[in-house]
Amino acid sequence: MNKKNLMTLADIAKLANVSTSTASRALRDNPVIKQATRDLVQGIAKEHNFKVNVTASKLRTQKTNTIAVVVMLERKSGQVISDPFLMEILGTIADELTKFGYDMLLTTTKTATHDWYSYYYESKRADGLIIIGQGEHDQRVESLANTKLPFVVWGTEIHENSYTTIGSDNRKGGFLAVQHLIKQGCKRIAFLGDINHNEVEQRWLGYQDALKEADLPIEHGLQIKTDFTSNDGYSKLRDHLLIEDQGIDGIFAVSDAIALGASKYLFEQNIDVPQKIAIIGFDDIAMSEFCSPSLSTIKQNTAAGGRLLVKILLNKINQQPVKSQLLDVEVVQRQSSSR
Amino acid sequence: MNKKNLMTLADIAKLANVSTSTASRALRDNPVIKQATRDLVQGIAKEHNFKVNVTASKLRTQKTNTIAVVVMLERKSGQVISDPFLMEILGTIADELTKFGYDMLLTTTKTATHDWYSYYYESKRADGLIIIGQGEHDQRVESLANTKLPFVVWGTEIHENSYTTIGSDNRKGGFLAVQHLIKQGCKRIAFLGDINHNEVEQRWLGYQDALKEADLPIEHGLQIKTDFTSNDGYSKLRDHLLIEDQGIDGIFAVSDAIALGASKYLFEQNIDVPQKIAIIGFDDIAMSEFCSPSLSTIKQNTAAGGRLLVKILLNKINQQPVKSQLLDVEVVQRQSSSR
DNA sequence: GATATTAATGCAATCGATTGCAAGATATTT
DNA sequence: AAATATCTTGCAATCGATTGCATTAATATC
Repeated sequence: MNKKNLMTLADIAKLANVSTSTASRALRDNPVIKQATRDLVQGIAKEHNFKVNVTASKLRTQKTNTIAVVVMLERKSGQVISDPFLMEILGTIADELTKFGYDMLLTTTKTATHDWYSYYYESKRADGLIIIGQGEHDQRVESLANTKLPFVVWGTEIHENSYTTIGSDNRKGGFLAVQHLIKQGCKRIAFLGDINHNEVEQRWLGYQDALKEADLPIEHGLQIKTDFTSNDGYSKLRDHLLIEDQGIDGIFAVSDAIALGASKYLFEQNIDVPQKIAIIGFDDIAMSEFCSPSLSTIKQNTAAGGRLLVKILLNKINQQPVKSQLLDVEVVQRQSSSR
Repeated sequence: MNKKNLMTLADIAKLANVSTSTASRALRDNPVIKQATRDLVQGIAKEHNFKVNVTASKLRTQKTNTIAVVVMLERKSGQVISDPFLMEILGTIADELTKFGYDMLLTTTKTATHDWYSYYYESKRADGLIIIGQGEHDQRVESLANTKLPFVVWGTEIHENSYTTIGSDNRKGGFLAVQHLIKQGCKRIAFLGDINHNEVEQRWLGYQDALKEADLPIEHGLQIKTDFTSNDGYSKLRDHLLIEDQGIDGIFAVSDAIALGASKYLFEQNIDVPQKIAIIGFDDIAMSEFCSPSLSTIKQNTAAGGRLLVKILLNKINQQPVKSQLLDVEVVQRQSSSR
């Protein structure tokens, strides 16, 4: 027993009258050790509630069995942070890592160091990295590509071969959303979102795909740069609907939060949703079902995303070949777009 | 250099022509080492981008500089997880820990082990534990009180001296909410929430405080057991408003999610909010401002909570005396309760 | 200039578990 | 029964940094 009263492997070995090597092997069920001995050692360990000191183990084995997850949210404070999708994907990742015997280290980019390679890998804090929300093009992520750090990114594939990305099929999502609005009879559909954001850019491409398919003109004036907040959804719609154009009959907002902000404005203006203007969002947050009118949206498969991120990363760590993947999305139709 | 090409302290020492002990001390700016030597060693370290192997360091110093955060969310799947408050408090905790040089280990209770003392403390994974959302009385938390593991809990103080708790002043929150409704002229106020949940119980007490203060009768029939979901807010209101009573003129829902569900039902029934029934929620989630009518609520100071959790825990780890604390809350008045 | 202080540095043990290799114990073969 | 093959176990080195104590170098004191 050491100072702190915690059992050590040597204590267990002594109690079992074996060497520490035997004890170590016995505890991990190494078949080279006689079954009886294994039982004995394991029994004593359990009896004394012995737990291996993972720090010592990490040092010796040179594996941390830990994955760091970086959540990128330094953007104009408090926006992304309230995104319920984030919590859900984090939860899934945490559970999935646990399942594989890994611990999860969490950081946001707000205060943390920016040299992830040094901090996590060189310092031996983690075996790999998951980056959530690559947002706009980011130098820190780019530069990781040249290091030995195994990592995967949630987001959109940018440069073909530079790193591995897992994300929703945003282009298809945009396509489905707009196709749906068109089916409901919409002809002039506004796009609310900031296409500097990689994922939004894909949704914007999907928007165009759908218009083209329906032989509708693409008017760039209908693409309104909007932050990921209800607030901005509200005010951008106010400014643009009044000044530029009264002929809009549909809105595709790149997040439910934006859509709800927009809805509020329409409600205040007594503009009928969905009859005069139909709306569809993106994400399917919990609230969408419970506002009035309830909000149609594009649903991402967050749980599958979390699981895939972990799987791909662990494969990578084990030197197996991996490639970027897109997750399917689907339309959830509710009142806001049902004419 | 070891196999993996990573510099080790010994390499740096050799390059600087000093012993590893001197190198070690020099790197940490130990004043016992001559300034010139310190500069030399630090320079060489920087030049070669050397990073101390934290695993080795942890083993030798017996400090992990890591805090584990357990998010309790095994409740009927997917409810608490979407609570935006969770993500916000996690973000704050992460940043705050970073600021103090600690890493943060995150787990949910879904798949993880339940013997936190063994897993985190005995195994030397973390120096302390933060538990978020104690929810209903929980045996796992109780039993930690008898261990040497330093920990703090976000929630409600239950047993005076058994462990340290940080949380919003839920009783005051309930009081303020109901007092506010009364000021708006409400006389029969329904309570939507499950008082088996510790924090909700406090809100329920606050509810009673306010009624008493106004000399209004406390009708236990108006306390409707409701889960933390919009869904349940919707259906419980439906079932109870119809069958039991038509005289309700106010609703205090213990979360905004519940309140939004309730609102939806009232909207569908063409019941005027706030004129016929005024509503107030709890949490101030982002959506509350953007539904129609916008939702009045009680706002928690999540950021302060996160900071306090970290501060108290670190104090505890450093053997300083600490005590449980309540955070102030405030009413945010919006349309749903403005007559 | 010899001795007493003080400042800098290095030696070697230590943290606790893991593992290659050797040795001892047991079983099998001839 | 001797020789060989097969099981089990233990020895001792190792992972990389930290630290108590001893030692050497530099400075001060008489």
